[in-house]
Amino acid sequence: MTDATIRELSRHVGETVRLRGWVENKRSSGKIAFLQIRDGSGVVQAVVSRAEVDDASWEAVAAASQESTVHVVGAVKEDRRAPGGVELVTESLGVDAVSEEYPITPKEHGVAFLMEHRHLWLRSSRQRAALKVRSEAVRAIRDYFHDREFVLIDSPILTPAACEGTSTLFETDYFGEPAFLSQSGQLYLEPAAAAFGKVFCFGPTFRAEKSKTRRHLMEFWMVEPEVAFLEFDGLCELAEDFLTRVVARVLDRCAEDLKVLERDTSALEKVVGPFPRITYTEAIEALREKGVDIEWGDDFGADEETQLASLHDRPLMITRFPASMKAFYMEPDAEDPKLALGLDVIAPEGYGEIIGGSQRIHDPELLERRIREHELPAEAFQWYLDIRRYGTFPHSGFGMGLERFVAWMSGLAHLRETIPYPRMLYRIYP
RNA sequence: UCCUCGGUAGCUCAGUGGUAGAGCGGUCGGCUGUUAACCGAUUGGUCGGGGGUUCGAAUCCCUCCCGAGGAGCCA
Repeated sequence: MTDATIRELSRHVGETVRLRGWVENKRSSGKIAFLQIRDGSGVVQAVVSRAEVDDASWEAVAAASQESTVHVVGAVKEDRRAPGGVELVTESLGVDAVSEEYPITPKEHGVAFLMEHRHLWLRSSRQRAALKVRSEAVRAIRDYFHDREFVLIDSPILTPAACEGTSTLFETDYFGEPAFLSQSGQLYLEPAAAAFGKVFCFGPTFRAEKSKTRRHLMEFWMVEPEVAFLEFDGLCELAEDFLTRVVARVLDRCAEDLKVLERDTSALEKVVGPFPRITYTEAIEALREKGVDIEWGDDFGADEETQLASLHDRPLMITRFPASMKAFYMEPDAEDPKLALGLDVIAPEGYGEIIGGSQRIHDPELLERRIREHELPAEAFQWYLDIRRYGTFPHSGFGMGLERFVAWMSGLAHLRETIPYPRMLYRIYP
């Protein structure tokens, strides 16, 4: 008896195989029954005819409630009517574990209910597809950097102080000292750039902001490359090349999942370079021409962001922001010191900012001054200043939020479906 | 934190001052090609909690709790 997975069933046509899995759904017409079996690799229909199985198997059909664990032995048969092209003509069937009444029925459910049952919701086809897109996106991102000789530098999750000091941090106790969950690996990555040249980190980050929107999670994953001797134009090129290739890879490897998600992939196929690039100042002008009430120096709201992005079918790169609205470590524009060499990449179709990056200040005195101006605790940043004291070098990097990227790829409106167990404002169960 | 909407059966919802309902699910029965199968029967309720108005409250008022959507902030 050959054990098989559903994904590879088409290679076993004509053979008798054994499957183990769960009953997704069941339909019965008295003397014939149809069981949709899921084994993790796919879903296949097992056909059970009363006349062709023994009594025990026929009783098992009756006992096999939704999500019961079963094993089926049957002949793999091509059938045009079956999704996937094959079905299993059952020879024998056994229930390994009867499922209690399963909460998630084939009908519609509300978000609150589904989130309460996230551990079970993961079994649903759309959730499986979205999380497979996530899995493949992670792989594509890692491959992208490894293929280009970036070194993975895991930044710490427990940190002694705010990296940027602006957002709220989750505080915890570190043997009597306050410690904080990291909200960015960047500051720890910059020193590593002097050791390895090209580095990246990819891990969870934590923001205690009380954000309650579809674009925010308290715990999310961020990939952050940092490159020595990379200046601002090079940073923009890196971001563009990175996005282009990772999008293409997901399109290539997740075709089935994107189909399940009903994603219009033609929109993603347009994601090729060069991306449109405008400066912050040009963006403000464009918005004002459209009648938006916004002044130079204002930050873009979600609406403005979407308006700007909707002018293009590719990711929009916005550059050179007023230094006052950006982080303390951003290198000033040599041509206009009021501006910072920052880069935001806005995804099309309203998915918002997916990348934020900048060239970093490498002059020790300027960096020290900025730390004072931002009223940051100088003691806490001595190690960060060391990078400028001991052989300073221009360098740049960016961060991309994995969940926003996956939401964009998958066409999902809400980040909560792009991560297995979302941590949201006032929701940490399950 | 603010604004808006919501909480009625296991789930999705209808019921807006006068006997708590439907569909799905569950259970029982029927059906040999079903595709959210179908058909019949049946099961199922502290109407989010507390207080108030009223002869009478799921319905009106107050309050608290919980959820959803959005804003701000950001990835």
